Amino acid sequence: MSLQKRCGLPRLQAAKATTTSTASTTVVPWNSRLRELANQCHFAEALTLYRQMLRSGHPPNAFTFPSALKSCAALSLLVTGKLLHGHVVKTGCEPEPFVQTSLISMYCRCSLIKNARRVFEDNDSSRKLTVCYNALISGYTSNSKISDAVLLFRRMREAGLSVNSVTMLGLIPGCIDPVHLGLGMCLHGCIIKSGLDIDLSVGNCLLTMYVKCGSVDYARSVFDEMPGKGLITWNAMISGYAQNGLATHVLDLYREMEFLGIRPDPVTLVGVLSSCAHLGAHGVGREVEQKIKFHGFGSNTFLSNCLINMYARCGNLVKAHAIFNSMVEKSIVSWTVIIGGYGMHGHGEIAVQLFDEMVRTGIRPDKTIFVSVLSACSHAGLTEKGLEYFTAMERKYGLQPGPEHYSCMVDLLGRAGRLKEAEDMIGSMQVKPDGAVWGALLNACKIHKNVDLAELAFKRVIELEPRNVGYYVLLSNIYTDGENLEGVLNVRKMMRERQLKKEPGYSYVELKGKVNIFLAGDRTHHQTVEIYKMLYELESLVKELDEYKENKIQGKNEELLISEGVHSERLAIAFGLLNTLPGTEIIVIKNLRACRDCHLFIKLVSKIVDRQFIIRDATRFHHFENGICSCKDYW
DNA sequence: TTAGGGTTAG
Repeated sequence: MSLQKRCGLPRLQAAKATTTSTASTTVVPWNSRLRELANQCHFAEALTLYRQMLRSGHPPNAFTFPSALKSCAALSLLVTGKLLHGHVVKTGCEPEPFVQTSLISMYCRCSLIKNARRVFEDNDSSRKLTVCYNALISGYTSNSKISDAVLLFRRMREAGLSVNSVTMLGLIPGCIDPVHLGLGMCLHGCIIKSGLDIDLSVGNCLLTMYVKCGSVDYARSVFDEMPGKGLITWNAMISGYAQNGLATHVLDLYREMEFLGIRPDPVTLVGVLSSCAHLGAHGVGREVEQKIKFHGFGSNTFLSNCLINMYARCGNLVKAHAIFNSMVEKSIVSWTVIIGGYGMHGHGEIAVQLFDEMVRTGIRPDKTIFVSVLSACSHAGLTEKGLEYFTAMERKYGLQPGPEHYSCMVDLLGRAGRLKEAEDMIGSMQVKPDGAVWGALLNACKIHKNVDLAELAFKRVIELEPRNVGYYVLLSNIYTDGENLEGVLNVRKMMRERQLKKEPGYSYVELKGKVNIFLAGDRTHHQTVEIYKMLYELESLVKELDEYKENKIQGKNEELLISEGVHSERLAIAFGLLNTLPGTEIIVIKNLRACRDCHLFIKLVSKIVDRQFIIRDATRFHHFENGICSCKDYW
C-alpha cells in the first residue's frame, strides 16, 4: 500500500507554489487557519484541515508546509511527515528556506537526524540561512549529539552567518551534563562577547544549564547579573536550588520574590513545596497552600501532589489524605506520594490497602510506585506481602525490577532476619547491584548482629561508594555493638587515610515561616547569647530532676547519664523555647539521625517546660516512633 | 501569511 493511502491523504497534483500565482491566493485562508491551529497546539485538527484542503482541490504552497510539518513533528508522525516531504518536492517548495527549516525540524523531532542532514546538505548553500543551521543544531543537541552541533556551529560561523539567540538556545541544552560544563562555559563566553546575554531566554537557558550541571553558584551569578528577570528566571533559580537540595535557599528566594511583589505561578510553588517537604517546613507549606487557594491553582494536579507529599513528610497524614481524597483527578503520582507517606511513617497496612484500591480503579502500577509499596511493606514488617508484590511486579505487570526495588527487598528480608535469603537475592539480580542494595544488607547485619556478613557487605558497598561516610559509620557501630575495639579503630584509620569526615549534623526549627538552622557549637544565630543562656539553664535543670539524680546515684539506668554539650538539637530546643509560648509543639528536624543522648535530653526537658517536642529526621522518619529514635549513634 | 528556543511533582 502506498504511503498516501495508508495516511488517508489524496493524491497531490504537482503544482508549483509561488506567492504570485492565482492558486496560491485561494489557499491563503486555508493557510491562515492551519497556522492558527498549529500555534494553538491543535496539531491533529491542523492535519485534518490539511487533508480537507487537498480534497477540496487547493494545492499547498510554501506557506502551508511549515504549519503542517510542525504538527507532524509535535505528534511524532514520521510517516505523515515523510509523505508531506513528498508533497514539498512535488510542489517544488523544497528550496524555500522556511520549508527546509520545517523539514529539518520535523525529522529531528522524529529522531531521524540523517534525513534532516540530507535535507540540509541537498540544498544550495546560498539558501542556507541562520534559521536552517539553528534547526539542525537544535536537532543534534536534542538527540544527544552535542559534538555534531558544535561542528555545525563552527561551520556556520565560518560561512559568515550571523549567530543569534536561538542558535545559543539550541546549543546550551547540550551542556546540561557536568561533563560538558567546560563547553557550556565557553558558550557562555561567546554569548557575552556577542552581546546575547541581555536576551532573557538565553539567560534563563544558561541558568538552567549551570543548575543541571550542579554549579548552583554559577547559576546564581547568572541570575544576579540578569538585567530583567522574568517569572521563568525566578522559577528556574527556585527549582534549581530545590533540585540541588538547597531547600533553605529556595525559601529565602521565595521570600525575596514575595517582597518584590512578583506573583508566583504553579511552577514556582512546586519548587517551594518540594523544599518544604525536604525541610519539614510545615508552616511555610501551609502558607503556600493558602496561596494556592488564593491564586485559584487548586485544581492543579502537580500542586496537589506536592501538597500531599509535603504534609506526609511533615508527619501530617490526616491533612495529606484529605487533600488526596479531595482530588477530582488523581494521577499515579498522587497515589505514589500518599502510599509513600503512609509507608515512611510505618503504616504499611494502609499503604497496601491504598495500592490495592489503586489497582482496582484501573491504574496500572509503574516502577516508582512499587518502590513506595515495597518500602512500606519493609518498614511495617509485612514481609510476605512484600514478597508477593515483588513477584507480581515482573509476572503480572511485566516490570523489570531495578536496583531500587532490590534494595527494598534486601531491606525487607534483612529486617525480618532472613539474611541468607537477602544475600541470595543480591546474587540472583539481573541488574548490577548498587551501593544501596549492599547498604541495605549492611544495615540488616547491624540489626541482627551478623559481623561476618557485615564485613562482606561493607567490602562490596565500599567498592561502589568509597566516599559514602554513612557505611563506615555503620560498620564501626556494628563493631562497637560487638565490643570489637580493634574493628572500630580500623574503620577510623580507613576513614582518616581516605580523608573522610562525617557530614556535620545540623538541626532546624521552623518559626514564623523562617527556618532557623544550627550546627553543633554554632554561634552564628542572632540570638546566640540568649540561646546559650537558655541551654545552660536547661542543662542545670535537667540535672536537678529527681529522675536523673536517682538514676545517676544508683546507676540503675545508664541511659539517663546524658552528656553535656552544645549539640545542634539542643541549640534548636533552646531557640524554640525562647521564641514560643507554653503549650506549643516544637518540631526539631535533623539532617542525620539524632543521637540517643539528645532524645533523652528532650525527654527530660519536656518534664520541666510546658512544650511538646518532636524530633524528626528529615529523610528517615521511619526510624522514629513517638518522637524517639530507636537507632544508636556512637559518634 | 512562512521557521528555530528556555522553567514543572513521586
